[in-house]
Amino acid sequence: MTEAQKRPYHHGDLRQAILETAIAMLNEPGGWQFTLREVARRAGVSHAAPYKHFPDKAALLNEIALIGFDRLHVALASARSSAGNAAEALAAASRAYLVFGLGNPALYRLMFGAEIGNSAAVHRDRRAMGAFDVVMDLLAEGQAAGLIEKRGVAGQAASVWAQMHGLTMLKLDGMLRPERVGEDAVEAALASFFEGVLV
Amino acid sequence: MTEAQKRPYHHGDLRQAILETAIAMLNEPGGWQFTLREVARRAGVSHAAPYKHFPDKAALLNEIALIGFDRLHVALASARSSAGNAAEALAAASRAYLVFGLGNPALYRLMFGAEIGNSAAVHRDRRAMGAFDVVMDLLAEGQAAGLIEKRGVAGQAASVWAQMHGLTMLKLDGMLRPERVGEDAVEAALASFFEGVLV
DNA sequence: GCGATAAGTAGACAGTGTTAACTTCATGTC
DNA sequence: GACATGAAGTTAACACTGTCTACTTATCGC
Repeated sequence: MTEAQKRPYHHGDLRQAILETAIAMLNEPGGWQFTLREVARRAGVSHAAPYKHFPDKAALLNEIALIGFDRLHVALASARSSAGNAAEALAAASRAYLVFGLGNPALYRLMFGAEIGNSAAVHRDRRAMGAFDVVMDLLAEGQAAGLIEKRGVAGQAASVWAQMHGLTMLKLDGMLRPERVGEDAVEAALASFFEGVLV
Repeated sequence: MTEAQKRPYHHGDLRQAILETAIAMLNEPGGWQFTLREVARRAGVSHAAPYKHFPDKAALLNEIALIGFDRLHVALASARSSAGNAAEALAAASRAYLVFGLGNPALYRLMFGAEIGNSAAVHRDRRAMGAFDVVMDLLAEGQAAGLIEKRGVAGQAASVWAQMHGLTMLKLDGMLRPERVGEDAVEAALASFFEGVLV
């Protein structure tokens, strides 16, 4: 008598179970290329049941990506609120960004994977911009306080975000090879970058 | 009498035809998620013929990614050779990088897509590092000539690469939204970044 | 209890990657 | 020219996947 046989006909919260199962499966080889059938199997339902909650696999992946953006935003907002001045907060938020990305490789890749699901819709969603807004705010604050080089905030914010995103992706992809850029490439790059940003 | 019927039994250069067909198909919706069967169909051979030249789809994608890195390297080396001093060359190479990435979205994504093919092997390949080597050289030159801020070359190179890569990916993914970062976010970010790098 | 509807099941279908047996052909040797 | 060999390509089969539809189960409101 397996668990599946003991479950009542209705799961009770299948949508949530599918999300959690899929998020967990992201960390297995193949990442987001898990099959919907395996998600259903593990959630203890028939292979077509997920279609009751998500119109297709892309929709499931989109929702997971947005959950990822929510979490990234929370991580940055949290780092910000426990830091000192704007420059310190920016540094803390940057580290939080890297910690999040490097600590959740598969989720991070899904969030930024352009050919995954309907990424255009994801990237238009307000939830995808929360983390970036934190960066924008900190830069504006830091400039006003004379702690950060005075440059166009928009361009500077894009540059900061590009730096975080680029470092995360290059590190995750194994392209920052120790024999070329040393053992602590991310830290060294961050230090180098902020030498050009902080006053 | 179709072209397929007029072709001799042996294609003559099927491996190349498959590569070219697949690279062309990269630019269609779905990018690298094209089917091997469609590649074969367009190349005018049976669906299983590609297996004579590539053990599986991943191997084909890997080879295409490496071709992409070759091209990126050529673009940077070319920009470098027609620029002036090291600082100018770095700026030119950076623009060449962005032009390449933004001009070949699907190829660029394949090059850096960690869950595509056997990306670990691709990223260990010497061919994946040619462009980065150009950046390293230019930074060392620029620092020696007093044109670029003196910082650890390894960290600085990682930072430059992260900036280029991050900007390319964020732009390609539609995340540098004009209403947030202006119409010329890439240019503005690049200017901001280099203000912190050039003397 | 009944009707409506949401949630889940079972089966079908088309398409895909891959494999193996078979076929075609080119090349080298005698 | 005949023959053997091996590479290149074909055909058919298989397992798997995403998706759809008809059917079943169960819940809720009247």
